[in-house]
Amino acid sequence: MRILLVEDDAETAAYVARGLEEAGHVVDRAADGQDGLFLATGGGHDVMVVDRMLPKLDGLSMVRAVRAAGIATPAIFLTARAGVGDRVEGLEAGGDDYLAKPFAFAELLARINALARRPPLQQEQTVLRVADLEMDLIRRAVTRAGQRIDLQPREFRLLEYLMRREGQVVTRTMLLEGVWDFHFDPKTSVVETHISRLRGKVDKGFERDLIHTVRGAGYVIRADG
Amino acid sequence: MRILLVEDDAETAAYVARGLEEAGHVVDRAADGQDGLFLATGGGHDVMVVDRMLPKLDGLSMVRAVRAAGIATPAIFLTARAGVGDRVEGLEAGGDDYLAKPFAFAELLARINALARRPPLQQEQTVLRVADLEMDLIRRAVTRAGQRIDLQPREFRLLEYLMRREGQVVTRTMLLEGVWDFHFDPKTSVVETHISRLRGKVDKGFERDLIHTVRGAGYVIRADG
DNA sequence: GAGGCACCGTGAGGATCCTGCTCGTCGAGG
DNA sequence: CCTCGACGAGCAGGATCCTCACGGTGCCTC
Repeated sequence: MRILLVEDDAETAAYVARGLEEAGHVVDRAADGQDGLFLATGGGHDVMVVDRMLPKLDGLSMVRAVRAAGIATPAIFLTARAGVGDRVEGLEAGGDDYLAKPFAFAELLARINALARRPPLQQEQTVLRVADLEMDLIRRAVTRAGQRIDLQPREFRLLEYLMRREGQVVTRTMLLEGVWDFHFDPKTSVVETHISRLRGKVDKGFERDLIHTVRGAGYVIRADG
Repeated sequence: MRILLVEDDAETAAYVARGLEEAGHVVDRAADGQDGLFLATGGGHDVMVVDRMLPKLDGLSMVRAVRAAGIATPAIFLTARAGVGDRVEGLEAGGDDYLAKPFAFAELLARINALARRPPLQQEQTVLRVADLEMDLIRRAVTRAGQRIDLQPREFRLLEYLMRREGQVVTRTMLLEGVWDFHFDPKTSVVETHISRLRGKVDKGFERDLIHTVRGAGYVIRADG
């Protein structure tokens, strides 16, 4: 695993880097926020571990900038303080986890593994693929088995949402938030309706269905039966 | 995870409750501060989500009272206003986090998880395993010997409950509480019925049974014979 | 600005699936 | 051998989901 470590204190940095390397990871290091940002935007890291107090550009701003650049690499903050306010700030800036110094190295490792293990939101990808179904995000085109499928905007967003989470059950609530931007229950069958329409275009007439409903939970898109 | 939701607006409450349930949590609801306080002091919740504006007893006072009663359950406030002053007040009253309406449901979930972060051991466990039986909690998928097994919601919860207590005898009463939310004896064989169905899917056709009956006591899931 | 069209949300009706209950049978333990 | 608990098949009520037709809205064209 490739890890970006941004930490100004040389001693801490050496300690953490060594531990991570012993655990079999590749570690890139930066001593301030600016370098960190530069390396992070280069991409290719599975996780970044970022000190909050950094010269030139503090950790919070750095992660914000990285996110703004469209990089989704999970981030863990290291910090001296870990009050509620700090945590919230960190989460809002796009951080994924939080660790107060001093910390047990084992805990850092555990969190890194936890973050890296989670569903790789096929980010930065211009083509999503599930079985013989393809979605080209740039051309806004969808094909199944090479055959073109015309989708309405909402249908497109819905399918995209599903495909980005292949194999994962997606709840109605997640869909309402992610596809409709509803933050309340519309109490109608919007979701069902659109799933139905989507099925009509994506699954109907093909050998095996890709969109499956999980009763009481939501929907999944999945290649196998 | 067991969550206490205290919210007077029926619509919001329904929406949040549903979302949480979809995410696999058990939700207790209260419509005003008084009921909320009552339920909270009963204990047993991992997190409480509390509206600030509530009939009878506002959210702030409620959490203060809960804390005074010696209950440490983490609290998240929901609020229309979220100025700095309000935040400080909330934190001082013993709240742990703050969320301004309207909020993204995903955020609420993230914060709940962050707050409830239990002792690091069972944290982030997304795959349960007993012998060659695997349950992926995120994908809501179960496999045995690599072969997919489809489970109904209730069956899923039942199996999850058993697997989380591998090797431990689970009584009928525990199951009724933990899986069915029954706090009384239905005097029927619901449990037996579902165990039977579960066996049909999980054990039938495989070399060795995993689910064992302990006569007069309950059931265990266990790898060895 | 009128007319037409595409897209989307609504709601009803019906199909499907889940689940808890009953009941006859089985088998272990006393 | 008797009793009690456990098992599993079958059933019906109810929850959930699917589909369809309709109408509203906003955009484009003329």
